[in-house]
Amino acid sequence: MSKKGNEHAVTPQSEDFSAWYNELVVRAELADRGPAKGTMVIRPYGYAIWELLQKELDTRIKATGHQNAYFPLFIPESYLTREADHVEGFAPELAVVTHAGGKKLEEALVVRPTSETIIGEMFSKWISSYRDLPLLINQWANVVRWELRPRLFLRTTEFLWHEVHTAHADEADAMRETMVGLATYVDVATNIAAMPVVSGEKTAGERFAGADKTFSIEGMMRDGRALQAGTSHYLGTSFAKAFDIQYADETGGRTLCHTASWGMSTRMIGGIIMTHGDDKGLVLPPRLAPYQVVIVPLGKAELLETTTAAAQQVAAELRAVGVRVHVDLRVNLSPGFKYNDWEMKGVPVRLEIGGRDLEAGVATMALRISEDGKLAVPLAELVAKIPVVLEDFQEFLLARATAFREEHTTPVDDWEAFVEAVTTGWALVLHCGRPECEDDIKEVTKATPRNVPLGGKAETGTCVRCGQPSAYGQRIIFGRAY
RNA sequence: CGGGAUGUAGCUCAGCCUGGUAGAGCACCGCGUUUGGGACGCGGGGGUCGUCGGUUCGAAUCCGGCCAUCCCGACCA
Repeated sequence: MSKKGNEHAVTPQSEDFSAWYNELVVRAELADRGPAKGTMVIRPYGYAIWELLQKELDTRIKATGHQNAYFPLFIPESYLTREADHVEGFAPELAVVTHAGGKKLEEALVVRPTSETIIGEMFSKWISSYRDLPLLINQWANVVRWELRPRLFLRTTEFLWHEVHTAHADEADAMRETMVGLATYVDVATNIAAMPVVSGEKTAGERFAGADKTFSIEGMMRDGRALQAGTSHYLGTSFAKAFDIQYADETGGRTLCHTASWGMSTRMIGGIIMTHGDDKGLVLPPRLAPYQVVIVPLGKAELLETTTAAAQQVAAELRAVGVRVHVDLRVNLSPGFKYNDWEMKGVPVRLEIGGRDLEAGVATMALRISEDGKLAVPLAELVAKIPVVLEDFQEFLLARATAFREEHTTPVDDWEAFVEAVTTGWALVLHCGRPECEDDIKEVTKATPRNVPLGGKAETGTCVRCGQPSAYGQRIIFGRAY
């Protein structure tokens, strides 16, 4: 019996999406705010999600030939300034160490906001011949960007990520690598996070600082806003020039490398929250759920001992087939409290085992989201059934999120419809590609170009805003973004 | 950096207007009763009231400075 307006519930999404998000992150015990502005403590439950995501990414990164390494947190300030666009883009958000060991440093050290520069410096030492290429490196690290407006997971001062940095003999190979990164993100977002994404190229105004081309995956959150969930960059030869990354080709000539980089961060967790969560709390895709199944034994005294033993038995059987299971043994809490608690934490499947269940030889199964209510499942069938239920739930979440995105994506050709479309989702439009027109649109509607979707249907015409000829030969996505 | 708000117990907040030396709910600890959708009783522990200064016999309360955090924008993964 839930008390209305009770302090247990989270603010409804429809009332205040931002409040819903902030409360959920804390209530589901994913993270806490750190004492310094913009810092985040990732709690065990949230970190477990990150570890699962990490494992999926790391496996794919290694499978495509990359090796893990680790580079320093501190970068000499002068490195950042070697690539003009790069320093211009990152200067405003750098944390700089000027004093250490009790005295002023000869040269200030920047806490890495990303590692192109220091890795570029090392690449120049490691690469001398075409035989050294391609060089494919990944690092798991923390980075610091002094953001003006932090939000847990979405934009914290310090965040965790992986960053792949590669050097290649020519543009074609570096571009191929850039696309490997993008494809990896599409795969992980879609098949692991159940987050449908649109992959495409960023417009010039939205490019990574120092990149020739930037590609992104964009997911739609349940408030209709876009989340850039991963980026992959073709960096051309600009970092190779800045850090002297050259190789001797087959004829002995000295040639600049073409480099690429791609990264995905703990922001993904924010994306998962906002893609699947509802007013009861978090909803986790099974592949990223620390606990895919939680079993709540019911009853008291001897009965509780019996149901607990049965729960442990079921748990052991499920673990044997690779299911992540947790048995809720807390004795001081009522069943109702536990149900709400696990729903807040987004556990996909809950099994209740009480006296009535055992008499009937079943467990009562409740999915985190279901129209069918609770189902009685014979104990003997659980081992066969649960993995299927989890797979179905994973697919259900992806299908549901995909349908949501499609319902909130509108091709529009006139300005009025555009303004309307970006208040609830994305607009697919023809655009002139001029940065000043992008700025104008942003000022009026807060919407920005998300990306130029790969594989978009060829289409010509005039810009939805200014009427000049469209620049991309196809429609591009505009939306409000995180 | 603009706009708004807030700092009092672990959390959410009341008390401040009208100065008299700190409260509630939840959480926590103990005991007992409970346990199929957010249990209850009794007892208990816990706060230099963000900070510095001023006014006053006396400041959580009045006045001023400072600091910090949160929310909305600009910047951004």
